[in-house]
Amino acid sequence: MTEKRATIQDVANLAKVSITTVSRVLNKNYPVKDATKKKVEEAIERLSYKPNMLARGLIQNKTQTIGILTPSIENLFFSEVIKGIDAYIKKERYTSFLCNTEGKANYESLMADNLLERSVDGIISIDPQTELIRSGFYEALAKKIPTVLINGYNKGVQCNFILNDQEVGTYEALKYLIKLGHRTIAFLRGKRSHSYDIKESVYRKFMKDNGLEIIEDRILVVNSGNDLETVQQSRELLKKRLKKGAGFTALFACNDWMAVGALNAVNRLGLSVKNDLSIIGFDNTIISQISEPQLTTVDQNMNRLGVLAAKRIKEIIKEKDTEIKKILLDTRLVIRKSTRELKQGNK
Amino acid sequence: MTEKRATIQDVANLAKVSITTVSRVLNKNYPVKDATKKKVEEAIERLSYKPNMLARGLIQNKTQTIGILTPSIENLFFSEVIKGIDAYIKKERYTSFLCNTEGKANYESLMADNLLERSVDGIISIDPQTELIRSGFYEALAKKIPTVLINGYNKGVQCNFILNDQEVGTYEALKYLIKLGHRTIAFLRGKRSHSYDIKESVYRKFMKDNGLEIIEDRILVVNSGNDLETVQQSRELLKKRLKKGAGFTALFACNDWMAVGALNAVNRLGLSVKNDLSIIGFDNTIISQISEPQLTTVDQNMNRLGVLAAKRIKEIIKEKDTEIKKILLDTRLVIRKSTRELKQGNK
DNA sequence: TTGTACGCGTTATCAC
DNA sequence: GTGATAACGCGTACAA
Repeated sequence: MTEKRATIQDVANLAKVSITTVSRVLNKNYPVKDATKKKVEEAIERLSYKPNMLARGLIQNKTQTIGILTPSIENLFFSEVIKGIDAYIKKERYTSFLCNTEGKANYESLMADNLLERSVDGIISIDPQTELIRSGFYEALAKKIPTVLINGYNKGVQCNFILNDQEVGTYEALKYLIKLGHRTIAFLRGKRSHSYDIKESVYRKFMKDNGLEIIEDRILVVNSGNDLETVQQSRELLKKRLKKGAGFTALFACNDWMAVGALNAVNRLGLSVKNDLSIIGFDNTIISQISEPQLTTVDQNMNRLGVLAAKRIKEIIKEKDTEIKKILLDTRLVIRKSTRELKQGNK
Repeated sequence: MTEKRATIQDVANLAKVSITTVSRVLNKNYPVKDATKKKVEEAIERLSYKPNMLARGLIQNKTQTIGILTPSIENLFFSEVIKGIDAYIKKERYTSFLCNTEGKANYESLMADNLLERSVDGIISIDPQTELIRSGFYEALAKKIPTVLINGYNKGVQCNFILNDQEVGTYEALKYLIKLGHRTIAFLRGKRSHSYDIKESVYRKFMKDNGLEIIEDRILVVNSGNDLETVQQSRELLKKRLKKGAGFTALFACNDWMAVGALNAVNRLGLSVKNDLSIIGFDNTIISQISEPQLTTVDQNMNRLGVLAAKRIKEIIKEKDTEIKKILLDTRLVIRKSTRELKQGNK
């Protein structure tokens, strides 16, 4: 049922000119007499002609398309990054292939191949899987196509990165807890992610540097990372701990989901942030602002992360051979209501 | 720096066969002798050859690509729909162009054109703008390319739709509030969306049918629709109302964001769901499960909405000329903790 | 079973 | 200013 699409030839015929002329009118790259130009434009209008980007891409070897690999689409952290990418490339008249890797390495590499087949001009990978980086997959990919990685394992890796300074972010958050008088600080993380590992190592170092005892029992681990299950698991875990007397007065959670889960545990047990447990999250996603009380958290400026990645890939595409850069972004502690000064008498 | 990509010709040369043979090995659509097949596969491997989908798409006039138009990417409602679409088309070896229209009609039509230029095989539009449907834009689009619309204005519109039965969903929710003994029910909506209009008309009819007075002052309106601002506005609006004595014991909110905002107002004023205000949301997004107390809400099965849309567009692509269908999906009332039986004595 | 040659819809190159 | 024609990389009718 779908009508056949007009081609440049149809336009040329109708306007009684050559396809070359039509092409020139379209691309405005060579002078065309005003009269003929008008004829062509009328023909384009009448046929509602749209250029075929496949044909154009084939000969120009560029498609005005960026591929994005993301571990999740429902995670508010990632969608904010994607929005940042989107905003920038839209301005530059690019369109994006968004691929949800579900955080699985095999999907991630498969989809990168798929993007290559589709001749995207560049690939941005958000939180790429550590094993793919370690195995050299991304270094190889970057040889074939402009590639920018956002966060993820990057020690000694020869790739373009846009990174959050999670070390500093974690450090500042912990320092704030100390400043509030807390000495017994628990740490809540998910099982598997480079970012959790970073944060845990900062936590350990921080405790040691401040002469605080590291008690393994206060390093809490939940299964998943960024979804409802995380919230539930965190809630149940904290409920169990709080019931039997937590043994700590503050909690650093590796992301807002975990922090919200902990907060829910406090609420459900009839306890309070004020008297019982200060909680600090990470990411400053929207859920940190809709929880009650609102979460103190570490802002990662995800939107800017996306914008910079897009900007960087544009540079690489344009200048072809540029050196490898790692761009580090500051984080910012956002103080809200889930952290309170430790009262004397609390242990 | 990026190395040149191998073509089918390179493979043919290396394997000392014609490109036709290579093509046959790739597509497995004609018999090839095992020996030559092996030679070809080795060559493919050695050159790490990847077919160029642009060239393939050009000649076959299909790209294994679906375009998705969505009003937002950070909205958990839409991302769940997209996940559903994604899951289905992934199985069918399609890839998707995801376009964020930001809920603006001009972006929406521009991006639809963009997708056409890129020769996608079909377009799925989530919550399309009413004005574009009314103006005939989508009916025209559907003539050019397989198109499926998810939700949105559809009265007498000749397009393929996958729809939630929001009328029934709203009706069931209101009925439940009545069953709990509530007689004074307020209605909270956003300014502009077809779905709010539907719900409001059901609300009015329901009140009338049940002999309850419709008091215009109990129809509350916030500006935006699906973000943090919505939560904040809803919270402030409800705080104002609750302070001066609401005049209603239950609230139907058009989506979970608004409901959470209302819930926060109740919490901040030191009131409770139990004694002061029952709240019912809509959508059953993840935030309805992380709020405290958890929200009673109407589940729309967004994932299934996406899957069905993808399934339908696959059908249309395959069978070319099929009749127009509107598929209506049931909703389901999810009873949680934000709705309570009205106590005697409350007005 | 395999190969030759044409066509898909563009842009680039060269000639006029 | 304008037009003919090659080229992009692939699939396929036709020939062998």
